[in-house]
Amino acid sequence: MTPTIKDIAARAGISYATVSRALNGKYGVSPRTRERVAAIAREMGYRPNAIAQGLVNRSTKTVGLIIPDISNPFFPRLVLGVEDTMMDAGYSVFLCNSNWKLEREKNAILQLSRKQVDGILISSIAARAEDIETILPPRIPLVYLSSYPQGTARSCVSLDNIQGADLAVSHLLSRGRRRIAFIGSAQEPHSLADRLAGYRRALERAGVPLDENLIILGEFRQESGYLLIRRLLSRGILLDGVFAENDLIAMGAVQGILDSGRRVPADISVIGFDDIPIASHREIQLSTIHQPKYRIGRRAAEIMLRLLTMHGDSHPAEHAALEPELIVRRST
Amino acid sequence: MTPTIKDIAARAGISYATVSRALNGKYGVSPRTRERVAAIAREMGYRPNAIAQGLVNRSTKTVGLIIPDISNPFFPRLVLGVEDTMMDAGYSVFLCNSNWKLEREKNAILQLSRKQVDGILISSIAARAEDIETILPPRIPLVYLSSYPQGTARSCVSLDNIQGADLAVSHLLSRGRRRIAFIGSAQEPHSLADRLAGYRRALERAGVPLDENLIILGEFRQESGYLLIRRLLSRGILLDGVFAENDLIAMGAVQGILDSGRRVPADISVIGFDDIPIASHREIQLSTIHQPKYRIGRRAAEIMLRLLTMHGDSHPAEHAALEPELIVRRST
DNA sequence: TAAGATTCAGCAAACGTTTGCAAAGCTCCC
DNA sequence: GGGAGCTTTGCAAACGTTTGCTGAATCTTA
Repeated sequence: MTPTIKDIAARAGISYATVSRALNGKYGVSPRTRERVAAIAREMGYRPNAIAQGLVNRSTKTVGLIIPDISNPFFPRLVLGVEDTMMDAGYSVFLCNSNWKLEREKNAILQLSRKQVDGILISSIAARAEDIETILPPRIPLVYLSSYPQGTARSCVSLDNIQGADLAVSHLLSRGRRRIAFIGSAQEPHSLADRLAGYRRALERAGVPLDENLIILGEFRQESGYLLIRRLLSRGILLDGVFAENDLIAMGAVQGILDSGRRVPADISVIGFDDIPIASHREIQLSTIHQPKYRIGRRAAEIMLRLLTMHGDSHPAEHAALEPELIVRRST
Repeated sequence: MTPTIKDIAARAGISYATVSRALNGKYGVSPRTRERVAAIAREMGYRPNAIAQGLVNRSTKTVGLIIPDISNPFFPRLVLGVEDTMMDAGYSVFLCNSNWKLEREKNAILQLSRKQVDGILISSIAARAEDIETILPPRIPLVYLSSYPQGTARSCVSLDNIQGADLAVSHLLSRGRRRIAFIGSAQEPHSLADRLAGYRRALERAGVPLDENLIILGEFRQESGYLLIRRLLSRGILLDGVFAENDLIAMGAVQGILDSGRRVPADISVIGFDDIPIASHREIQLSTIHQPKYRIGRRAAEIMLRLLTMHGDSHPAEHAALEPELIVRRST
């Protein structure tokens, strides 16, 4: 078996309480024993049992991170930002994929709370805060990142989605586009609402009438963008611009437009959202709204660490809205 | 605080041992008390403390997954395959990024073993098995996936890299190419060795002489592929084909070739390895060797589960080598 | 040198479970 | 009515730590 604190104590001929204090640099151990204990521990290859420590300390140095789908190109860098930051602070992170399902989000929270994580970071698709916050154990910190339910009082880190959408649509308008379609997904109710709001705001400010026929919803996948745009075009609906809720949809839309015999951007300009790695590829060159994914992850982790260290006393929720950035490429 | 088994016992007026047995469906509890306990537990919102359970059961229902970099497009689906499978079996997974550094791999193993994970899955860049297996706690299962050190006696799941490389190079040869460069990375010593071996084998079988000048190494990044191929071409070295150790390098190489005024595939054919999502994109269309990433992850997790259930008695290492598949696209 | 102060070490309880063993309660039969 | 045999329950130890309290030993000071 792996050696425990008691084995060390036996070998050193002292009580295991003293070993614990020596190893943890606690007050009340002579330098001599301290060194002796350290030497023996090293020699025996002692590794503290974090489970036992977690039980008595009521803290596991562990957090949960729940995202919809790690194989979606938006999330990896987000996850990396969280993992790097938490790891530097001595925490481990449980990764959970919810596959865009509320049920699985809830289930993940349940599992994580059983595992006594110290905190939970979640990119939630829930529409209402109660959906997920009611099943959360009492005093455990929660930080939303990138996507969060309406009306939560918890900390959030995300992009200013309204502003981002406004930026995107304004850009299309500045290119002389007037019939601008919005292609989105109902999978993330809150980001949909915000980006739609930004879309409306930009049109309104420019005095361009809103045509509800130009707003269509599917899923956050490339195929969805392709199918939706083709359906729109085949109905003979006029349009000269597309604002897609994310880059995958945008890329699908570009394909659909090309396949229908129209040109991008000459006939129809397309702009996406997220700036996933492929968007910048030389052969793709999709205009988009950049999201600093790594920074969002890091920032969320930093807030979590703050909540964790001031354990318990008053949680002043922090709502960080990072600035969106317009990236103009070939597709507009 | 969250209710414990003792709170339930107090409320039900019985000993907490009985509560434990009732909740776990253990033999020796009357149906009446069993139901009463279940009802009270539900009402109080009881959640078993997995830390306490872990301490006494000496099993945490937790595994660690160590990979080089989640933001590298090769890994997300691998991770998803592992996570899905482990989660279905009731396990949680700690994700650790090693950033291609052996030091960080070792450190991750240390952290994970302190956290008492039941097993570790790792995509290791270590060259020698001792590098990582010596710091592993005694009886804990280890499964390598996708990449593993030379000469390990542990279970591995990976592609047959020699065969894959052979397939790729043979394909170039079948296209009439004779001066085929190999562009790789020293970051994963074992996969480099195997793919280089496949490269040599294919050339030899075809009777094409090997030119060491055509073998160059950098990193697993697109920029690396770009720079290396440009350097090669600027030296005036003749070539009509490129086999890149992965798709990122291949994509960089394609750009480099185009920028040097040559055509792909007319002047130089390029084939990659991995079949990352972007490779199949209509504007990229990179020929490559397909790796079933999700399946590799799932398979590795399945092997882990098997090792976990037959806890301890004889570990018959299982070496699963999945079949590579040639995907021909525009770049050849 | 004696009393007080200080340093160092050990005992034992606690964290929330599981589980072997023993005791209590019940049923059933002669 | 008195065991025998079974079912149901409780007691207490154990998992590997941390830590408050207490006691012993050493040091300081007058």
